[in-house]
Amino acid sequence: MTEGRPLRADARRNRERVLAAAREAFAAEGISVPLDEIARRAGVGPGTVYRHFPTKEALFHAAIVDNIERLTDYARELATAADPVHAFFGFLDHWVAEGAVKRDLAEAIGSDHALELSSPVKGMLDSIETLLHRAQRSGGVRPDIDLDDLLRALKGTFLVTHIPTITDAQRRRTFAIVFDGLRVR
Amino acid sequence: MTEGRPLRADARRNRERVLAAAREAFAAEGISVPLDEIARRAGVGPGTVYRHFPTKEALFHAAIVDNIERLTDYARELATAADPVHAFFGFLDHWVAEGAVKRDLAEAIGSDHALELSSPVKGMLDSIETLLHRAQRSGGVRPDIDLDDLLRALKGTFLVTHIPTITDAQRRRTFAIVFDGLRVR
Amino acid sequence: MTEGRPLRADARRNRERVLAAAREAFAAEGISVPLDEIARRAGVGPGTVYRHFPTKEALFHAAIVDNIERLTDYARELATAADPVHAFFGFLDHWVAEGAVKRDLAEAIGSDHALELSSPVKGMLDSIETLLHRAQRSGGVRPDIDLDDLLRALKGTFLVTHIPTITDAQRRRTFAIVFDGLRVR
Amino acid sequence: MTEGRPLRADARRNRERVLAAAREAFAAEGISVPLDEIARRAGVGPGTVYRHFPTKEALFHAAIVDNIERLTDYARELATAADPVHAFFGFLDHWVAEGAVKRDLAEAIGSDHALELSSPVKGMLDSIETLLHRAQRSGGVRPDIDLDDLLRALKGTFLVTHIPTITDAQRRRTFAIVFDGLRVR
DNA sequence: GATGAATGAGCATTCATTCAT
DNA sequence: AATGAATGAATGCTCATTCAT
Repeated sequence: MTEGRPLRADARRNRERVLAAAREAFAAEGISVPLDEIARRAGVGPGTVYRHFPTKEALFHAAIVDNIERLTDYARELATAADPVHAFFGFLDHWVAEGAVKRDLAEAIGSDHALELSSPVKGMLDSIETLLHRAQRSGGVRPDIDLDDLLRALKGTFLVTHIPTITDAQRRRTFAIVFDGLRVR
Repeated sequence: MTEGRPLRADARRNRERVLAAAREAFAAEGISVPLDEIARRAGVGPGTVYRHFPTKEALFHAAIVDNIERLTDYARELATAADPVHAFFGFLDHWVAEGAVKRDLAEAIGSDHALELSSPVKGMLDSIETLLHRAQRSGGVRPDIDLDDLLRALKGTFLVTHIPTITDAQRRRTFAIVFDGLRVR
Repeated sequence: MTEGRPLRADARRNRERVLAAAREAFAAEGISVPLDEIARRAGVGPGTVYRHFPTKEALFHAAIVDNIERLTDYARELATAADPVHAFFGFLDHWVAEGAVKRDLAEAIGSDHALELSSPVKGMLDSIETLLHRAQRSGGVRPDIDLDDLLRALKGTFLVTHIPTITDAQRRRTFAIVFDGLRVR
Repeated sequence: MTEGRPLRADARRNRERVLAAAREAFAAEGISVPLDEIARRAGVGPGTVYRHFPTKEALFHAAIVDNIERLTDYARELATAADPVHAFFGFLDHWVAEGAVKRDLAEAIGSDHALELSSPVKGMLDSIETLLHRAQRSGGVRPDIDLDDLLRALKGTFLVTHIPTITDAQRRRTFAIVFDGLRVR
């Protein structure tokens, strides 16, 4: 008992184990992983998963929210950078390099799910939009696209670059096509 | 038995009907369409589908290959066009506009399946590669990418642009990013 | 009523086995019997049940529709009887005696389910209403109640008289209270 | 165990809170209310419920018995009333109007459970039986029924009149059928 | 060859009950 | 004594695949 946390020690441990299993499973296979499989990997019963997360979608959300928040923080740091174009592409590079290029995040952004409207995702999208608009106003990014278009293009590239056999060079080249396509000509 | 018609013709007609139904269903809803639904649309029993295709995946591939052959024909026509860059982007426009922008093809290309190594696919890839190389040699398309990179980028864009709520303008803008990203700067 | 095209022999046999198992189970325990249990008793897989009946509620409906139709036939016969009061109570006696005093039928009538609106049930309710109205107009049945009130009172009595330990005399006395309560004083 | 020893003050308080929550919940929704929900409403953990009541059914019975005792008190008051028929129907009116017309009591009386044999229930049945017998002897209530018949008829009416959509007028009319059926003709 | 009936593992989710804290 | 976390068997329903007709 080192802390006076509201969650009991064993509960927190299980919650973390479930989240870890969910993160790994969702990152590798997307939201289609059976919840029972996640429970099994976490070494708990399915009921325990539901004790911590009311629906499978809520678990999915929780599994990626950390990643999203870290990305949002980074986007906010860059929002006041001197060079908006450099900041915009810096964020994209970060996103790709950071390891966030997972099936889970790809499936989360731009989907029709309620997830998109959740506060953390909304926060991330807002900060990305800021970066996009600044870069567009400075003339470095094509002005004919909006946030949705950007997310769609990125999501597609995330999806296709998340296969086990891909090399770093291939991933880099695939993103290069999209990134260059975002610049003004 | 009582007719003079050879059974072979019956079988082939059924095979074609199954393929047609599969093409339509997969194009509209992706690989998740129940096989029973395809059988129903084809006017045959599910057992008949299995007579011609050992698994659902095999049917999916067969449905794709058919599409691929038509694309290959078009690519071959363009392979000798006067303007290689115009031919290359003309093929892509065709692919996108013609109706090949379907969930099925998007789900098939660039996957890990044996599909890619099949003879028809090899044929299509060869002819697309020809178009790509000619366009690259003529200086209109970026030289740092290979066929795989091109397919990956297209596949991602196909995937994200095949949702029911998307508008034509959104689809056009999303592909514009990728197409412009393919050009030399 | 054409049921559609004739089922294959094995299919019809299984359909009957499922229906028989469903009738028995629903009659004894009401609609809460697990569908898998009915499948097990019928010696088939749950998928087979769903092949014949799209939902559990549809199976429930099918299981009691025979009973309902026989009751409706009887009610229609009595609709033109010389003595409306005798006809009305004759129908109720028949209902009770016939063996229709089962949990299933009790749960079916007067519930909020879509079942009530189904054609066979609607037919039965219509013919019962006819008997009720005629008996009321002839002065033998209390005029202050409508079909719903009648069904409610009957349903309650059905429910409480469907326990294994009840004797015929007890069942008769319980219904006597309700039946006498239906008469004008 | 030490049956006679009083519970600790906090234990008894918890027991009462659980009972109060159970009474309210069972009355509103019947025995299907999740035990966790009752614990939550009582402000205790589910484990605490199990400390006081070995099973959910035992809790249900305990909640009922409490109600029953209050009814018994009222029945005893009426046992010496001047007009036995008025007393009998006065008790029934009380039962119906007082709020005892709840799912819980309806589900409990006349069931096969050990509940009926418990001392408090025996007490209530005795006092109701007294009211019934006195009313029968005075000639106002039909002599051909016994206590069980009365309880069964009431239980059925309770069950069918405890649905959310029912109106007061409908409930009144349904009970009127049974009450009038109890009178001598 | 064709049919379509049957299979049964699998899915997300609930909840009475147990037990470690 | 109390807590509340964990359990896991169930539930209604789907669908790729097999197999009797």
